[in-house]
Amino acid sequence: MIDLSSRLPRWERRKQARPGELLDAALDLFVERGFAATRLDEVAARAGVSKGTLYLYYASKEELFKAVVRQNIVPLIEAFERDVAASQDSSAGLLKAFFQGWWTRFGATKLAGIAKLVVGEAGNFPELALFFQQEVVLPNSLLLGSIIERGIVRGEFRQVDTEAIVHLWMSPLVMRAIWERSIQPCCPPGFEVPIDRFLDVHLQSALAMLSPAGHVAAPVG
Amino acid sequence: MIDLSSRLPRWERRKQARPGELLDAALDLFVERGFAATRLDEVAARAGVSKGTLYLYYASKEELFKAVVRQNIVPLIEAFERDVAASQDSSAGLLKAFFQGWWTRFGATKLAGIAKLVVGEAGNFPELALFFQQEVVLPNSLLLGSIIERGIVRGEFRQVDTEAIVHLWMSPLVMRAIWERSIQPCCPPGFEVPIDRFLDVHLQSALAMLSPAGHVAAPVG
DNA sequence: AAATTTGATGACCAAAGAGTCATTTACTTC
DNA sequence: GAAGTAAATGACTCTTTGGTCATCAAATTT
Repeated sequence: MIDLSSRLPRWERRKQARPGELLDAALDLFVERGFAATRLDEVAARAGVSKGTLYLYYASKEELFKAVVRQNIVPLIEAFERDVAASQDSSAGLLKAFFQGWWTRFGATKLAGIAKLVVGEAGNFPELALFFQQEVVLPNSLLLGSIIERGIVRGEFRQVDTEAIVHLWMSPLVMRAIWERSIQPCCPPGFEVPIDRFLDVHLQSALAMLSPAGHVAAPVG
Repeated sequence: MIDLSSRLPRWERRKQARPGELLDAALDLFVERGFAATRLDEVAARAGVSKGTLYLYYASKEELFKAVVRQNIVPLIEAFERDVAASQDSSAGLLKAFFQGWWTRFGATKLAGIAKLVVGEAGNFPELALFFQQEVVLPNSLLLGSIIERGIVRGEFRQVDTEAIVHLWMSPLVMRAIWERSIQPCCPPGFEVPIDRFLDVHLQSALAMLSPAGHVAAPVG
C-alpha cells in the first residue's frame, strides 16, 4: 500500500534558481577534478537536477565553464580595479595591499582552482585558455602594472622594466596558489613554509627592487 | 597481382630497442596532451608497435609514466647535483649558473611539459604527484637550498629564510616554463617578455636580497 | 628442418561519458 | 477546472579507451 496523500512532487519548476545552482555545483567540481575529468552528470546531480536540465541552461561543457568564470572571477577583478582606483594610500602600501588582497580574495579561495585548471588543460582546450587570458589574466596584469607605473610617476619607485616585473611578481603568488591545490596535498609529512612568511619575503624582495635609492647588484660571472 | 617476393616481415622481435622507443613516444605524447588525455594506442602507434606490445613492457599507464620520468628527469637532476658539488665558482656565480642551467637544461626543453602535466593532474593522480615530488621536486629544492647555505657559510650571502627563499625563487622559473606550454601558445598576438630579460631581472632581484650589505626595506602599512 | 620459445598482434570487453529527445508533469491562464 | 505551456526527466545513442588474451609467427635451439 502506498500513501498517496503524502507524495511530494517529483520536481519543481524553478527557472530563476537553476542557473545559479548549476554554476555553483560546476565551480566546485571543476575545481576538484579539472575540466576534462568533471562529469556533467555529477554537476547536475550536485545541483539537484538531471543532466537534461543542465543542457536546458548551458549549451555545452565549455559554455558552462565560461559562465562559471564570468560569474565568479570577472566581477572579482572589477572590484579589485575599483579599489585600486579609489586608493589614497602610498604606492608601496598599495602594492602590499595588492599582494595580500590577491591572496585572500583569490589565491586562498577555491577560485584559484580555476587558474590551476586552465594552466593544466590549456593545451587540450585552447578556447578556454584564450577566454581566461582575456578575461582574467590580462586585466590582472594590467592592474599590477598600473600600480607600479603609478609609483614611478609619483617618484615613489625607481624606473623598472614594468612588463618583466609584473610577470616576475605574479609568479610566486600564482605558483603558490597552484601548488597548494596540486602537489602539496599529495605530500602530507613535510612542514611547509607558512603563507605569511612567504608573502612577507615576497613583498620584501619587491620593495627592495623598487626603492628609489636601490642598490646595484654586483656583476657576476 | 601481389608481389610476394618483396613482402616484408609483418614485424620484428626487438626486445632491446622497444622500451626506449616506447618511452620516447610516451614522453612526446604526455607532454603534448597530458596524462589522462594521452591514448596508449597512440603511444604504441608512434613507437611503431601495437598496444598489446606496450603492455608487454609496462604494466600500466602509471608505470609507463614513472619510467619516462626515471629515464629523462632523474638523471638530469643527478648530473646537476654533481656539477654543483664540483663547482669552484663564487656562490653568486653558482646561483646564476643554477638559474640559467635550470632553464636551458629543463625549463626550455620538452621535459618542462612533464612538470606542467604533474601540476595540472596531481589531483586526479596522487600517486604520480607523490612520485614526482620525491624524485624531482625535493632533490631540486635541496640543491638550490644547498647553494644558498653554501653562500651563507662562506660569508658571501647574508642570513636569509632559506626555505621560503627556495620556493620564492623557483616560482618564476617553474611558472614561466609552465606558462610557455599552456596559456601563451593560445594567445598569439602579444609580444612576450623575452626569456633573457626575465631571467636577468630575476637574478638581479635574488642577488639584491642576498647581498651581505643588504638594505632594509621601508616598513609599509 | 622440426620443435620450442617468446615477441608481437589485434580483436575484444566493460566502463564511461557527452550530448539528444520523446515523454512526463508542474505550473499558469482563462 | 480544463487547456495550454514549458520545465524537467532519464533512457538512449554514439564514441572513446584502458586493459586482456587467444593466436600468430620470427628467432633460436636441437
